[in-house]
Amino acid sequence: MSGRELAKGYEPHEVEKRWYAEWEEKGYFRAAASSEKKPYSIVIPPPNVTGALHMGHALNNTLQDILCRWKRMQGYNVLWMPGTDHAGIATQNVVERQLFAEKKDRHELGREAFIERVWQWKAESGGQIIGQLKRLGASCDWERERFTMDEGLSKAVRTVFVKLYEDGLIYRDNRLINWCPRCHTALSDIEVEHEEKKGHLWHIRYPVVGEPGRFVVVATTRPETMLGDSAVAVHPEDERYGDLIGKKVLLPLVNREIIVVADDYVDREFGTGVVKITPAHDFNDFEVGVRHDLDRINVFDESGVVNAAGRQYEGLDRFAARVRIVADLESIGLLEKVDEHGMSTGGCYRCKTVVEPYLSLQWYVKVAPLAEKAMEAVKDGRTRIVPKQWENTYFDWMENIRDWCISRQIWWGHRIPAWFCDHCGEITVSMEDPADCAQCGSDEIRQETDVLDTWFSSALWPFSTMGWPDQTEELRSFYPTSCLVTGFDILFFWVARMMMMGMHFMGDVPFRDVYIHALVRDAAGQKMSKSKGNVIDPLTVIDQYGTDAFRFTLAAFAAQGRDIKLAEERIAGYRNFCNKVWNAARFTLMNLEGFDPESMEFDELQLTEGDRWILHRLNETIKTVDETLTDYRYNESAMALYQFTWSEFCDWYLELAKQDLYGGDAERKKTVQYVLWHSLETLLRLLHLFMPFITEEIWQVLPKAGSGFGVRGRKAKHHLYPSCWRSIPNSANPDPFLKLLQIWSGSWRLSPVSAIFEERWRCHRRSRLLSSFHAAVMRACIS
RNA sequence: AGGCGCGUAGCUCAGGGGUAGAGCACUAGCUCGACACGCUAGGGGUCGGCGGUUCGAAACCGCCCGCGCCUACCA
Repeated sequence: MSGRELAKGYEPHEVEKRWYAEWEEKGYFRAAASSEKKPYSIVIPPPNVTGALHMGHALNNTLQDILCRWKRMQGYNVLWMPGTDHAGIATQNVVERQLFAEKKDRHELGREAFIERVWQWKAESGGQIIGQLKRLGASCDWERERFTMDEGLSKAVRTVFVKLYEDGLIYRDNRLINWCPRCHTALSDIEVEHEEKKGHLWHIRYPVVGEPGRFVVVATTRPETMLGDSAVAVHPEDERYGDLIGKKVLLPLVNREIIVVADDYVDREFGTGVVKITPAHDFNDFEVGVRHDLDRINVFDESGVVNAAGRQYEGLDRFAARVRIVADLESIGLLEKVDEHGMSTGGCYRCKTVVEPYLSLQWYVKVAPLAEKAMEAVKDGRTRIVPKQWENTYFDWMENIRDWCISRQIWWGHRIPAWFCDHCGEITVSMEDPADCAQCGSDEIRQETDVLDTWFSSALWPFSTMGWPDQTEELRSFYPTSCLVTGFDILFFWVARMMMMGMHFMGDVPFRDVYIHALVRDAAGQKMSKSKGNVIDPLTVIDQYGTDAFRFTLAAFAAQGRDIKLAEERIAGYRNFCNKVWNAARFTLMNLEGFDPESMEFDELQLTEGDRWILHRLNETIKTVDETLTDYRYNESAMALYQFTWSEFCDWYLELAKQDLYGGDAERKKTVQYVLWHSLETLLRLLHLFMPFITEEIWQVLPKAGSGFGVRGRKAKHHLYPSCWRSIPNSANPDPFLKLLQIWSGSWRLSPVSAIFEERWRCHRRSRLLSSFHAAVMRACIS
C-alpha cells in the first residue's frame, strides 16, 4: 500500500459534503434495540420543529456528539435519540404572524383549519433544523426521529394526563395566573421573565367615607388597577391608621366604597403604609383578598383592555388607561405626588409582552409530591448533576415549587382530554374520547378547548420517545438514559420536570448524569437575540471556517461554570489547527511510500528514545482525553489534543522523523514510518470526536492495518480497528500496541535520554525554553 | 434580599500551593523538500484590592471593590 497524496490545503466544504451521507447510509449511528454491548443513551433536547439552528444548539449538540462518538468507539451500543418539539406558543406565534401578513387571523380560519395550517408549516420547515444538525455532524439515530405531537408521543401525553388526573395530581382552579395579553394564554410562573425597570410610585388620595376632608394616601406602581380595588390595607399595628380599620374609603373615579382592612402583609415602612388591594390583578392582593373575603373585580379583558367594570375607561388599553387615570386624578386633586421607583416587571418569554396577573380557571399539576422524589434522586446520587453547583439551584427550586399551570389557551398542542358535561357539570377525563358523560350519561358534553403546556410533553421525552407506555425493548435497554446534555436556562422548564415525570411513571431517574453547559453569548458577553442584532449564525461560521473548526472551538470554550463569549479569532485559530492536522497527515502520507503496516514484524522495530517518547506522550494524551471526557471537561480534552498534535507530534516528532526518513538507514526508516503511522492513526481517532469530517477524510487515505500487526510466530491481537470509527483506546482498555511496548500507564521506565524528553516537555509547558533546547535534544535523540 | 459565578498579557479565555499559559493582535527574521491557516526568535502580565494560612499563594481562607446571571410577593 502506498501513501496517497492529500491536497495542499484543507478545504472543509468538499470534505464535509461527502461524509455525512455515507455515515448515515452505512448505519454507523444506528442503535440496536438490544445488544450484547453495553448501552449508552442520550436523548436530544428537542429543538423547536420550525426553528433554525442557533449557537445554543450548536454547542449543545456538539457536546452530545462528542460523547456519542466517544462511547460508540469504546464499543457501546449507543442510542442518540433525536427529535423535535412542537413548541406550542412559539410555533403558533410564527404561523399567526404569517396569517397577519395575509391580513387574516386564526379566528377567521377556525381551529381546525388553523391547526392544519400549522402542520403544513411544520411540513415545509420542519426538516430544516434536522439538516442543520447533520451539517454539524450530529450522529443521531435518525431512523428513530420523534416529534412531540406524533401519534406515539401523543398517546404518552394522554396516558400521563389521565393517570395524574386519576391520582388526584391534576386539578382545576380559579385563581390568578400570569396572562399574556398578546398570546392570549396563561403562562406558568417560569414562563415569565422578570426585568428591572424604572417606574413610578403614584400616591393617590382615597377619601375616608363619613369624614369629609380626611384622606388615606395609597402608593401604587399600577394606578390603572385601582378600577378593581376592593379594599385598602394597613398594618394591624400601625398607629397612624388604627382607627381606620373597618371603616370605608371612597374609591376615586369609580366612586365605589371599599373597606379598610388590617393585614400583616403590609410593610409599614414602604410608601405611605397603606396599600390598595386589587385581588384580581395582583398576586399578593389575591392572598389578602382570600384572607378578608374580598371581591375579585376583574377590570381587563384577555387583551389587557379595560372592560365594563372599568366604567368610563372601558375600551382603553391598560397603559392608556393608566395615563388617563393619572391625569384624571390630578385634575380632581387626588394625586398627591409621584416618585421615581424601580420595579420589576414580568414579560412573556415568547413575545416579551408585559404579563398581567389575571383571574381565570386553569388546570394545574400538584407538583409537591413529584418534586419530593425528584429531589431524593439527586440527593442520593442516582442522578448526578455536573457541574455540582447546579444542584443547589435545582434543590432550591424544587423546595419552593408551586403548582404547575399546564393549560394554555392556544390551539397548537395536545388538547386536554377532558370533557365538560352541560347537563350535570361534571368532568370526564379518559383515554378514549367519550361519547357521553361518565357521571350522568348525558351526551351533551364538549371537550376542553385548552391545550397542554409544551413542557408537559417535553417532560416525558426520555421515555415517550422509547415507546412508552408500551414496554419496549428500547426502554429496557436505554432507560434510564446515560446522560442529558443541556443548558442551564431550561433546568426548571425541562430537566426538573423530566425528573419528576420519570420518577413517577418509570419509577427511576430519566438520566444518570445531567451535564449543564453554559450559554453562548456574543463577544461582548451579551445574550444573543434577534432584537439586539448580535446573533452569530452557526451556519455562517461553518461556511467560513468549516464544521470541524467550529466544533473544536465550541469544545475548547466549553469550560464548566462559565458562559461562552464567542470570539471569532478563536475559531480562526482552530481552523488553522485543522489545517495543521491536515498537513501533518499529508507529510506522513508522503513518507509512507512502500510502507504496509500489515507486513511489519514487531521485532523489526528499532525504537529510539524519540520514538518511545512520542508513543508515551500519545499514550498520556489518550489517558487525558479519556479522563477529562469522563468528567465532561471538554475544554481540557480539546487542549490536550491541540497541545499534543501541534507542540509534540508536529513540532518535535515530525522534525525528528525527517532525520531518519531521509537518512538512508532502511530499518530505521521502517520504524519511523511505523511510529508515524501509528501515532497519526491513533491521533485521528481521538480527534475524530471533535472534528469528525477531516479525520474521516484523512483516515480514508491512510494505510490500514486491517488484519493486524504481525508479531513473529503469531498474529498479534492488533487488528484493532476493523472499521473506521469503531474503536478508541482508553485507560480501561489500553492500546495493545502500547502494551507491547510496555509503555502503558507509566510501566515504561525512563531511561536517561527519555528523561531528557520528559524534562524538556515540562520546561516547554512552563516557559518558552523549548526551542533553545531543540537542537540539543535532536542531537541526543539521533545519536 | 438571598444564591451562584466571574475579575489572569492589548482582546477572547484556559490553568491552578512551587520558576506566569493558549489563540488572535504586535516586533524581528525566515520562499530550508507537511503547513505563510506556517517556522524561528522576541516584546508584553506585581494573575481585581487588602489581610491571613504556608518555607512558598495567582491558586487555599476571610473581608472589600467591580461585573454578570438565577431565584424572591415589598405595593
